[in-house]
Amino acid sequence: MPEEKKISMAVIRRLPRYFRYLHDLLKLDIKRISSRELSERMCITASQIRQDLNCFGGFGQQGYGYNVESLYNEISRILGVDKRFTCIIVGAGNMGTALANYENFKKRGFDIVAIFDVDPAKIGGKINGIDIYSMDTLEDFVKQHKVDIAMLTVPNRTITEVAEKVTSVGIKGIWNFSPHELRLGEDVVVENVHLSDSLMVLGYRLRSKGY
Amino acid sequence: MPEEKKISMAVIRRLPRYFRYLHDLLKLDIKRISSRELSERMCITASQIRQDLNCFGGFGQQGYGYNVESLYNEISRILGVDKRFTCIIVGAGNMGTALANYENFKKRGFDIVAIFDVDPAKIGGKINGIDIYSMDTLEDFVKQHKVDIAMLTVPNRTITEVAEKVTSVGIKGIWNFSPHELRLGEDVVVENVHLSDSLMVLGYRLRSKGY
DNA sequence: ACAAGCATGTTATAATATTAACATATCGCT
DNA sequence: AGCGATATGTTAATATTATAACATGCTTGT
Repeated sequence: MPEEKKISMAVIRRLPRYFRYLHDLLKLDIKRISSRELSERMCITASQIRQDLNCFGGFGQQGYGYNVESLYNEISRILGVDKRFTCIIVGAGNMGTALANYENFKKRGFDIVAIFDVDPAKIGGKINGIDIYSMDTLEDFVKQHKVDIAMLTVPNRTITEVAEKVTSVGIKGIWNFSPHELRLGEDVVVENVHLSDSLMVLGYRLRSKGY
Repeated sequence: MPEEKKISMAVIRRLPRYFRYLHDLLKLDIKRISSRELSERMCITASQIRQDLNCFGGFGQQGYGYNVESLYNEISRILGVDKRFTCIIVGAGNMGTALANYENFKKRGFDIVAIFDVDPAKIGGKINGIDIYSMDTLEDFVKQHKVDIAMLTVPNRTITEVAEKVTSVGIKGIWNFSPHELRLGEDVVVENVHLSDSLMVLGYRLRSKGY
């Protein structure tokens, strides 16, 4: 279900941030909030908040502001936090283990149902209660369980092969932890987490400040 | 040493990508490359490549293109890959452990010299040969070793406190793995890795494609 | 019930970022 | 050596993103 208009990526990437702040406001039992108040908390302009929210519809009320709870619900709906995604982890190394141990993903609708690896020493084991299977069984597994997202935490040299494998069996969402960009079909959605890039940018910014 | 002009963040965030592709080209023993060839490999426009590189100086030669090795060296210098940063990890949980086990950071100039935690069960132990110390000793440690970067992988509820702690002892670079934005002094450089945001965006994009 | 103030939704403007265009210099070949 | 092809660096144009301005309508207190 494509949202109303064409929403720019810049706006989409801010949505989780709105979600988080509204979540916090709810917890603080704050009932209403104006774009200006929110802008001070979030360190972005009130204009931008109003623009962003208006991409999806008029959630506010003039002279009043936004009702925190209903705005939270709207953002949740837009982000699809109510919907559930079935996920697998490919690569039971350090990062795969860390992801498998994160409890928060489930809260946000992401269920990790299996882990795959090639290491015989790991296959048959569990991480945080989730079974580790052989890569050879991936195709069969995906045929039996509808899998929405593959979280790829495999060694860099195998990422291309693994990405092609998981997409060939019909998985449409990839969370890519390798530094490489993936060239896959138009129908596949890839979200990258380039840790080393991020760290290098941090290094650059530090150096450019003279530290 | 601030680089020549004011370089936009958009450009800076692409630098590690150039670095990676050039590294690969070097390995493939490719001697020269034109912006058009590189643009095809990287899936960005040739114009953008020329614009980006020109922020830092004319590294190419008309009618020839760029010499891969010297361009690689230039990007390395700009990114400061030759410089070394001393890093600590705060939070010896899953993510902290994963980071401590990553060998690639050292190759890029980031030396992880200590891990800090509050859990007595972890203090005194090691991860990948790196000692885990009590948080209480952090201040003394930083006084004795110049620490450039703190990698914060602590539980969400303690992130603000920990961030204030590490900046109060003079650390200027923060690699923040918590979902919260940090409000710190102007002199502190914060680079965020918002994993859950990234995953939520992936979910949104999947849903908006109808999956 | 009414008026003053407030805050939205929206339109207009400004600032960034990306792409295209092009003039100039180098390469490579004959 | 000279000429066509090539590919840069740079300037111009376009597209995108962010900020500011403002008119409308709701709220709230008397």
